[in-house]
Amino acid sequence: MRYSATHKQETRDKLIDSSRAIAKKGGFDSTGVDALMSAIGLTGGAFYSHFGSKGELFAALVEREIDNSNEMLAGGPDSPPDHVAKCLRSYLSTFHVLHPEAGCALTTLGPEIARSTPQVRAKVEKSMKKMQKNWTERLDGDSDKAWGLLAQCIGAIVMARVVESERTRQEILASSRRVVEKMHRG
Amino acid sequence: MRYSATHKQETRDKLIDSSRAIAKKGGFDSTGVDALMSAIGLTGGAFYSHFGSKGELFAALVEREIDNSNEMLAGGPDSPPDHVAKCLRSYLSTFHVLHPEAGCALTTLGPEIARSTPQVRAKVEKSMKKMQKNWTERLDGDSDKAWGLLAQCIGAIVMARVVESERTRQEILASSRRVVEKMHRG
DNA sequence: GTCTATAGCATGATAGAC
DNA sequence: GTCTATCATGCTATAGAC
Repeated sequence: MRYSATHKQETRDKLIDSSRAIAKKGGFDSTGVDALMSAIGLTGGAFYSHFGSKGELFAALVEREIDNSNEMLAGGPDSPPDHVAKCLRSYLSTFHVLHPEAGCALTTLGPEIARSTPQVRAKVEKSMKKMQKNWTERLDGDSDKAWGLLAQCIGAIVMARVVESERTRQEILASSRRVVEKMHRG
Repeated sequence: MRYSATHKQETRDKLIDSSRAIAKKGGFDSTGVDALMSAIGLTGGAFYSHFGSKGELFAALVEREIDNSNEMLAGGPDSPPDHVAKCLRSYLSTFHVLHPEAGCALTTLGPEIARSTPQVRAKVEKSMKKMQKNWTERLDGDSDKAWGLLAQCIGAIVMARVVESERTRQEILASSRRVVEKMHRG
């Protein structure tokens, strides 16, 4: 064959990673297969050598997205004691608000995931519960606080992105940072 | 003319209200003009007697959506002292999670609003600031708490909708209710 | 104001050449 | 595995009859 043994897997990986960013920035439904493929230098026809349908890509994309989030937010056993605090700060950053393509999928694809298949939602749920349990341990067993901090962060980013002025954006972020700090300590 | 003087305004109103629910349930971009019109018993061609483009409907729809939210959440001067507490409870309800078409637009159209025009975002911002100021007054001037409660609520609904099991949905809602109660009092 | 018909384009998906 | 070509359908928007 004209292609190396690992070529297919590499192309698939590139497609998923590229599509993750594109979907988070412009929406998944709103983006065509041609656009997703041309973003990695291929044409639309080649898509179906990798996925049976556009929906299958969405499932793969969300799965990688949550794996990535878990890695970033849950952290390993060697994480510093202020791991949660560091996560909260970087999550509630201006950079995160201005770069949805590099950020948390729940703030951009949340509604599309909610409309997706039970299989997709089941994987998201599993990942979120893992996240929440990990944080609960780091928060002296306070499971409400773990869910609460996650909700606080997600809501703040959604709000900060729907407003127009930079001033209000910063106001929302600053308030939310103070609120999570208070929640985190109290 | 064959139509009454108020007919156009009535049709426009019906279209906006019908489209609000449809967009919140299935997404605005994902829904065609034909579907929006046939939902009120008309054909697609008639759409352009009311709006110059699909985007103009989105702007009108979001504007009514935020007017509605302000009316529900801000309340008037004759609202009871536990107005905020009542709002939080009804917002963080199972009904809200299961009926996006009747709920808060930020939890469903947030990402689409974020990608929309500056004009749309400016109106959303104005409405949110009004909301937040109103709640700040009801919360003894604590503006952080007002922003924080809003973020907490929005994030909790988004999270509750992306999970599959009813158990986890209830767990998220219950935790969030306890968190906002603690925030509200503390 | 609403209808049907249609332009013009984009979409998701398939077929066959290489 | 990727290409081009294509099918069938969907879309936004317009034109003209009523």
